[in-house]
Amino acid sequence: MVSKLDTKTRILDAAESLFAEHGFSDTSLRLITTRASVNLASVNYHFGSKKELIQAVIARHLELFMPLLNEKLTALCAQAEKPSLLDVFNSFVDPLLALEKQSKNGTVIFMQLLGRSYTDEQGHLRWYTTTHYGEVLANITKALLKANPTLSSQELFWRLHFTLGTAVFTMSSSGALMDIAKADFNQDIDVEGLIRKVIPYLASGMDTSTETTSM
Amino acid sequence: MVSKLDTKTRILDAAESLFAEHGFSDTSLRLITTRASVNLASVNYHFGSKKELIQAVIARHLELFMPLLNEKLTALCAQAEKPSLLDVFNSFVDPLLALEKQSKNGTVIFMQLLGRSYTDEQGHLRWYTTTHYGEVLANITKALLKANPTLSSQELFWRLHFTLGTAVFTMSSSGALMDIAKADFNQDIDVEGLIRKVIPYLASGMDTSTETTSM
DNA sequence: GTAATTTTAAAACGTTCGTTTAAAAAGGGT
DNA sequence: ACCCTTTTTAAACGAACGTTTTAAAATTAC
Repeated sequence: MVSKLDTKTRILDAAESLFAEHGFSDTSLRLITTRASVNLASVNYHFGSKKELIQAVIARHLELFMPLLNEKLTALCAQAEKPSLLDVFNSFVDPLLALEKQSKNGTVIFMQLLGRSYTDEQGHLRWYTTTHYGEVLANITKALLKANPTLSSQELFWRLHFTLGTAVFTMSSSGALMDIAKADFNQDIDVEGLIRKVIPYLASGMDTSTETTSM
Repeated sequence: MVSKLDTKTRILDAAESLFAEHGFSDTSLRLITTRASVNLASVNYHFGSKKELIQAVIARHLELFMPLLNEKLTALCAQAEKPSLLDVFNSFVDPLLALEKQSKNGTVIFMQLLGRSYTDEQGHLRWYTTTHYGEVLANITKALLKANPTLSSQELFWRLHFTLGTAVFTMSSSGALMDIAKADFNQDIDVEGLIRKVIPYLASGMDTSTETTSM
């Protein structure tokens, strides 16, 4: 059933890094199978099509990330005392870093895939995520509302997507950002450092005073 | 010198909307020239190559946007009283809406192109922007520093990119976001409304208290 | 009006893409 | 050893891509 080192896994490993680096369309199956040292046809054999391969790559990350995040969030929601917004966003750190363990640059790749999925096609990934991990998404809003009960569901909706945008863009271009930071003011920072740097920004944005936001 | 309705302009108009909708790689020259009702070969004749067409599309938006923004920023920097961060970010509204006048969904297209350019290739667009509009970029930081003199140049750097991420992602997926808002809680919002909604978030993020941000 | 230049047009170029086919190889069960 | 299933392999498929070529049409200059 399982060979020495799964062809399927080798394809997934090669595909995810190439997808993150060049995007879905600009990554050919020939490039993937060459890096994975497998036959070209094996992608269609094991996954059916390129589109299904893309889904599988994303799903593998979600399957690791979402349960870990859910664990943190439910713990936060269960505790008696009211968490801060920083507490809520800090819940994302460990699950994100777990992706780093699964594969080199896993965190960045995950966020890049998330961003590309959100932009490339119509609401395809959104549908997948909400149907498979609706409970986790609900716990995100639940934890945020516990931290800031004054938020209306509408404001929460918008700020959640603003948050997503910041996180996706920051992590997607993390390589470039870290290079520039190094060149411009000799600042060394790694992925975890970048995550911890963006979190206070996210918490502050989520806590925007509503008096100036009409509608 | 100039015909009834420039072939070049027709190509640019068709290309920019298709690029924003499907991305650079997923938009073929045949699709562009068909929509523009021009001959396939005219792209190579007028622009040389697809890559140069992409540059031309982006350049056309920057040429309209940047001078307008610069005007607002210099006015803000020239005035005696200290502006708020909201004032600074509000300076972007009119220049962005001017893009909307130039072409249908111009604002969204501009931001989508900005995001794609930032993600797709190596720092290619960043180099183009900094060399052609370095003065404007300098005025952005100048205005922000005037509004919040406590910001270190390093913190400003990071938060500026967080801001860019929020703006790019929000406007890039504005179509989807507006659809969801309509479906989930029957909220009608247009591009200008979305811009005005994100600005307080950006100002709040830029104003994050530094005490919790290490490094 | 004619010649020179610019622009448009149709067709074909060679390449690369995702996918399919058909046969060989490997693995497992009895 | 044998058969049956799973997996791998090499080769080819048709389609779509960016680009180039060549000639016709339109525009400009004199």
